[in-house]
Amino acid sequence: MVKLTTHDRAAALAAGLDAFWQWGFHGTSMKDLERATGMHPGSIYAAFGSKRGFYVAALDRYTEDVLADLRRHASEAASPIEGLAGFVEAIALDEDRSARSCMLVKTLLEHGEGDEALRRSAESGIAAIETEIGNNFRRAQQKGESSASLEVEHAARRIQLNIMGLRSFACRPGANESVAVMAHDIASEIRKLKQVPS
Amino acid sequence: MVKLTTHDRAAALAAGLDAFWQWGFHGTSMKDLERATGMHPGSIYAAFGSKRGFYVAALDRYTEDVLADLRRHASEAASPIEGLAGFVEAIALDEDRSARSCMLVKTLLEHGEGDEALRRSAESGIAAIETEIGNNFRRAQQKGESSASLEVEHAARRIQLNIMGLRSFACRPGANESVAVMAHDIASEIRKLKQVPS
DNA sequence: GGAATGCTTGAGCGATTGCTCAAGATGCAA
DNA sequence: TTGCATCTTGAGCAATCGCTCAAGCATTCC
Repeated sequence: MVKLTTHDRAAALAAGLDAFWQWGFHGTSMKDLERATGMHPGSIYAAFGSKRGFYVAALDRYTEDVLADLRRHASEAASPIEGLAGFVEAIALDEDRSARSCMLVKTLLEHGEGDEALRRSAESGIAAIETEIGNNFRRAQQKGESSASLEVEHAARRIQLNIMGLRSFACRPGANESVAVMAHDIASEIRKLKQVPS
Repeated sequence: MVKLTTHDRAAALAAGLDAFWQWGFHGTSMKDLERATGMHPGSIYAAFGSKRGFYVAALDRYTEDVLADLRRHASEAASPIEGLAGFVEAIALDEDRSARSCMLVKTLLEHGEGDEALRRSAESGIAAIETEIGNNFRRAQQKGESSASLEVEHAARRIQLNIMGLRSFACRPGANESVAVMAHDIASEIRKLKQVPS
């Protein structure tokens, strides 16, 4: 395994992720990846082992990006629940990535049956994000923002499902206006979890 | 274009849909389709024009199946709203198709950028389903089951987003138990649209 | 039976796929 | 400068891709 400088490897992963995101795993050829990264086939194989290895590395990077984004919203918002609501609302604003689904869902759907390893890789990313969403609810409970009786795992899964739906919905040609409405809907449903039942 | 008997064509479409559903458009080769349909390459091309033509025909068939399923639930249920709720709950019970996403979303995500024609084909299917969901709400309004002030298009879109999320969620390896919970959640949210605000 | 018609068949086309590896370029120590 | 080790390069491999079409076949009419 060639030791690329950190910068080179990160740049290659970003370019590769971009390509896979646009065209999917099967739809992206090695030629496409060479063009996207500016690397030669030998270098790609030295760095990532195989096309699939490249995909998995790019997918892991995507998961880390999402987690970082989630944590950033949590730390900048007025409260944990507001952090989650803001995270969802931001999806509709993200110009670059509108018409771009969640890479993890995309992976899951493209390899619906068959490539078990890739599916598990996607599943572990989804689970990590679900845990991070759950952490926000736990923090909300500690601060008294949410009821102690809130079922954290259940709520986190429900939010995750909404985000999956929203990001898929955003891929619909010409759905821009309604994506913003849907994002706002989901955000206000999240904010309803603020109230503490008596 | 060869005129297959109605039965042959329907059987070929069902087999092709099954293959595309499992492996996606790029992941399914003509060899796979020959094996799945029992047809020879020449016959497939005579009947459907091209691999993409076959895919589009299979996708149309999928849309019709979903619409028929939706109408069946509507006609068998006690009320329009109950019909929608039952439709959603049935997704979690569908053994054969658990771990199978919505084909329309799958198409949209696989061809995120690039194949404009295929995306529009998926979009028109999604729009048709959205309209059919809206029809249920309109019928609910006529019967006094839902408030006349209910924003039908908005509600239909929201349900559609939930279904997209649910079906994607169902692809997660080993998510069977929580899919049922999520489906029940969504169904009870639909039932909340029964109450008429004073 | 013979001729005409149209369906079925599958070998195989040129292009492209993921991937390899010998040869050249480069960096460093002596 | 020389010798060695490492990194980079891209032509090209075997396999597979989507697709074609001439030849074989069955059926139908005279």
